[in-house]
Amino acid sequence: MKQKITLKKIAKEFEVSISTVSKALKDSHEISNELKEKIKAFADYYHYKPNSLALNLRNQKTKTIGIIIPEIVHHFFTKVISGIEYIANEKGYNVMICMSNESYEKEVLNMDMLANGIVDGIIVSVAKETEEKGEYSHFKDLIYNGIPLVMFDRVIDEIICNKVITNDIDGGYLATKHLINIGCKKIAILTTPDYVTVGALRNQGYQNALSDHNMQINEDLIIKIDDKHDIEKQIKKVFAQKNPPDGIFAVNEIYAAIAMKKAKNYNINVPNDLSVIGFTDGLISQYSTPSLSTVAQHGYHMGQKAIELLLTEIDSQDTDYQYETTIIETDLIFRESTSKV
Amino acid sequence: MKQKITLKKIAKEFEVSISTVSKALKDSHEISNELKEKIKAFADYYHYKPNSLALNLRNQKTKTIGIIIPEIVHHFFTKVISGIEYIANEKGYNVMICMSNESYEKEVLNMDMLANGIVDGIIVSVAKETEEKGEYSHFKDLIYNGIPLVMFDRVIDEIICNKVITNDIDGGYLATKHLINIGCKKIAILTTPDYVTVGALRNQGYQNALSDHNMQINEDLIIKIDDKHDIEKQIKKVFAQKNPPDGIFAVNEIYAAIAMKKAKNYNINVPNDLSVIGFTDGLISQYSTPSLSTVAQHGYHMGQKAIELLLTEIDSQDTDYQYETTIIETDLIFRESTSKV
DNA sequence: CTGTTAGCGCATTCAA
DNA sequence: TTGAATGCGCTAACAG
Repeated sequence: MKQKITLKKIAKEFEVSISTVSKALKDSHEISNELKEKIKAFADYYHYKPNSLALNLRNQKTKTIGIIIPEIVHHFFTKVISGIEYIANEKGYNVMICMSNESYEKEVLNMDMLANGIVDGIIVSVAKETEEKGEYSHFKDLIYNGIPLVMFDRVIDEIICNKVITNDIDGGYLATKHLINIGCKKIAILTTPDYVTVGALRNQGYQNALSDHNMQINEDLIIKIDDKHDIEKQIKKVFAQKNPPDGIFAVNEIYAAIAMKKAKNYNINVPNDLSVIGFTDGLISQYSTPSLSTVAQHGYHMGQKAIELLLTEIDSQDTDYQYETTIIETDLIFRESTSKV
Repeated sequence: MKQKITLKKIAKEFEVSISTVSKALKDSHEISNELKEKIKAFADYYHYKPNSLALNLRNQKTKTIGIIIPEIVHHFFTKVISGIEYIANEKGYNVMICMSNESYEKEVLNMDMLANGIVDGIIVSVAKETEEKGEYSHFKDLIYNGIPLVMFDRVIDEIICNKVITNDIDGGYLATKHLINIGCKKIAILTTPDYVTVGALRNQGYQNALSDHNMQINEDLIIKIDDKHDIEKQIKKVFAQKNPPDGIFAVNEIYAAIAMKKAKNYNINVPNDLSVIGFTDGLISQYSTPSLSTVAQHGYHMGQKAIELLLTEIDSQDTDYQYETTIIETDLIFRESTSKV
């Protein structure tokens, strides 16, 4: 194993001082051309690269940003990451990704780790468990320590920082309205427990749409699914009712896909007997049969916006910096699952 | 913004030297209990944490490992990452993820960046473009510089390092044999261009299975799909033949899902008229209708194995270290797309 | 044109 | 029991 080449070694090679080498490699006018050429050629030959650790320590910044997401096996989050990564790389930043696995404890651990000088800023989407606990002091500490923070998708109102969110209420409204428009009379929602903010908001959009169209809000049609238990069983209950719904709005594509499967078991034809619309335009929505109508969230764009906000804050001389909340609008994507024939 | 607390500041507070504080916090027996208690209490109160950058520089290691993958919006890779992350965290390592986006240039850039002292080791799955170019000097440089490297899934034979691969030939064989077993007489394969090693290997398994069962290998049934052009169009051609196949083996789940969609357009019923089997047990396979039979790759397990190999190499005193290639066997998952009724 | 010094934050060896 | 000195690799202010 070859040892890494350092300024020191180059200096010894030419019997000059370390700073001379440093300057030569930076093409400083202070150094004679002749020496510069020799040093540069030598450094080139050995692929000299300044050690990042040393630079980081000296500059007190690392040119890397941290991302904490609940779960990586999730199309939406990977889209956001792609968006973040694209802009970050463009601006010379690298990206460090950590997973909280929806666990409060792991979220805190990851934050501590990242906050410890490793990154210049952090982008996070809050773990479900954290939302459930309502325990946010780790975010406050982070901000108190002056580390720029951007929250996306699952954000916390009482934490003051830049945020990028989906217009979940509107998305839920659009989806529900679409079902109403195509003639659904009894529309169920498959949503999350209320502590998952995005689920609660989409649910609110759903209820608003119903009210605006003079339709009853029926608690029996609001299924709050708890991931910790058997999801399929909970969804199956929708069809077990005497008068099953003719429209289903699922707050994510997995619930939507499962609903379609269960419908088939009950010999309910999608879309003719039942229209289904999901949320998030992932692979399942595109490739399922029938393909799923859905609410597009534009994750890639969210990621881009999040990193832009973060980099702006990092670059700002933190005097009177103004935080903002960017709302990314949703779009309906019409596919087979809501196209009666 | 509160400044980060450092040894220096604690030292000033108690008017002792930095090294005293350092020792006190490490509970060194050299320091009096009384002073230790006071210093520890103070440090605790201010949430003192040794600065990672400084530690990294001093220890010449960072306790983080780098991952370079072609694409993150891909179920298999996210599974591998999860596996890596789980073990890494368990052993006190963090994970830095970079994407090559299948680009040779970006792969090289990422490697240079990571190799620069930032990580203790690297896990990579090679970009398609790199495989196409056959340009591997960046890997050789890395190894030459003594940075541990593990390749997974898309590996390069001539690079000598630890590797973790799927038994792609066997997977292709199993899938094809399954189609043969259920009575398919004319089996097509949707694969990649040959430079994508995994595609070529699965194709080989396919051909081996055909040969072993005395079935003709028909070049017209071997569709090598070029991602750069319209995938659907290329897949459609399979059904446009006068005598379309009654079995399709797709080397990934996207191709399989598209094939099923196209079949429907041609009024070909899956699975009754056509059986389809994919590769990789992702969300599409599970949630599509009909659900897709597939070859499970055990990405999570691959990730775990890869990081274990890497950490072992990192910890080894690099004398006579032996590299190995771990082969992860595949399993067939039987679902609706190959269950004639 | 080249070198010396100091400092980023920490751990460690050696001296007091 | 405590502290001073050294070094990890690099840059920049300041000397020569």
